[in-house]
Amino acid sequence: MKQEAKPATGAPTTLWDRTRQLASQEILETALRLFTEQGYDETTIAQIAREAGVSQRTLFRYFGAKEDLLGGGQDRFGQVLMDTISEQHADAGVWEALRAGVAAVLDLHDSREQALERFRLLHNTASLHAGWLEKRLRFQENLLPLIEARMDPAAGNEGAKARALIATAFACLDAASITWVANDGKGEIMDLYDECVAAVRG
Amino acid sequence: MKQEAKPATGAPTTLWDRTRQLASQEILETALRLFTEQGYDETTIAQIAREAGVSQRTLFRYFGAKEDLLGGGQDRFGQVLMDTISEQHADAGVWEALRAGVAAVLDLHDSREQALERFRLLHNTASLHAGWLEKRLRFQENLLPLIEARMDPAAGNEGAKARALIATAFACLDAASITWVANDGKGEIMDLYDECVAAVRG
DNA sequence: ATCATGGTTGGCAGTCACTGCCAGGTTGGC
DNA sequence: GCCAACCTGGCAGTGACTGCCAACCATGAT
Repeated sequence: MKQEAKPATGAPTTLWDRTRQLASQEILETALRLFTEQGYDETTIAQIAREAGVSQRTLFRYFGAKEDLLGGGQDRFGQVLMDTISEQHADAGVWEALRAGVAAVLDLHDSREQALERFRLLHNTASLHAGWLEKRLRFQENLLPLIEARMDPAAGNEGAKARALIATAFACLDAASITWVANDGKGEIMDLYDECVAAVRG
Repeated sequence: MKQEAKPATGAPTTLWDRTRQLASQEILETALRLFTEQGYDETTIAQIAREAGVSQRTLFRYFGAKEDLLGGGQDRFGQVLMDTISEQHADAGVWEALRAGVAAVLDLHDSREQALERFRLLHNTASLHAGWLEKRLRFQENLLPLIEARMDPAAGNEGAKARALIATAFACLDAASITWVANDGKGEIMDLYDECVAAVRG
């Protein structure tokens, strides 16, 4: 997964940028390690900052909130989702477009193991899960016009229906990833996703 | 909505219970008032406690968390959902059962205005929304066996599919309530819900 | 090489939600 | 009236998060 090198590397990379990059990565890795070792709620910001060698203040400047420490590319996530869906053929159905978006997002993980670890953490920590869902709401809102444009404009309440469709896609992704984690990463998430979508639309 | 008096009132009502009831109601009303007046995030626990005439400590004993101050019957909500769904005829389909549950839950609000106010607050306050979603995750988990039992056991992955169906129902409720709030309470939420479900299953 | 500059960092104090603990006071059964 | 069960308020403490300020340092101009 993710064979692409970051294209921004070609841009005028100042030393500051590189330092930032380094620090950011260090923090992220430390956080993920501690989270998996001792759990999310049991890991304090102070501990992460200490072990990553930065101050709490700096940590909060890099990542605005504790939950941002999971899922490193929090904004990249939303961006990829948007881009992928808007790139779909105009005559592709709503479900195909959403499926493509989900697939692209899943592809963002560095490895199968990392994906499994993140999902495991996510689904086992209520507070984290809630925060994640909240972030997803923002994505859903952004996606709204994209999906609405692909819907049959005949009947009314496109807004509500588009929202429902988007949220349903995410719901299926959730169900799929939970099951995937429960099976310790056996099989493909996308297969589970497809099964879920089929069950809902059945 | 909610014509039923609480059946527990007949039980041996001690003075303590009555006092508790009173205090609880006072806190709840104060909280809802302040929330709507100045917003959820702008209202502190200290302020609610002060205006309700109790200590912070007591407030937290009544309601474990700030978000519990919205949606008075936080646990009643889940209970009603479970009860209603399990009361459905055994041969009722999954969608009918879920629909009955959603309808019952919506019926819990004291009035249309209260429902509108709560939904408005909920959808306009990110932090609140997150907490609400977290609570909902627990309901979904509780519902799982109930829904699983009503599904076709032929194919595999009932767990994933049941989860997807439940989450989809909630997603439709969300989409419906958001639209309802956006329309200032015009029309019926259940009609919107039905439209959303139809769009998803279409 | 030097210096001004602007982005960067760390520490400190403070806010807010929330919890454990302890000292009262009130209620209910006897 | 008395004791036990229960409730309340206050206090101190934790943990996430923010604003503020002084020190810092890569960078570009001189």
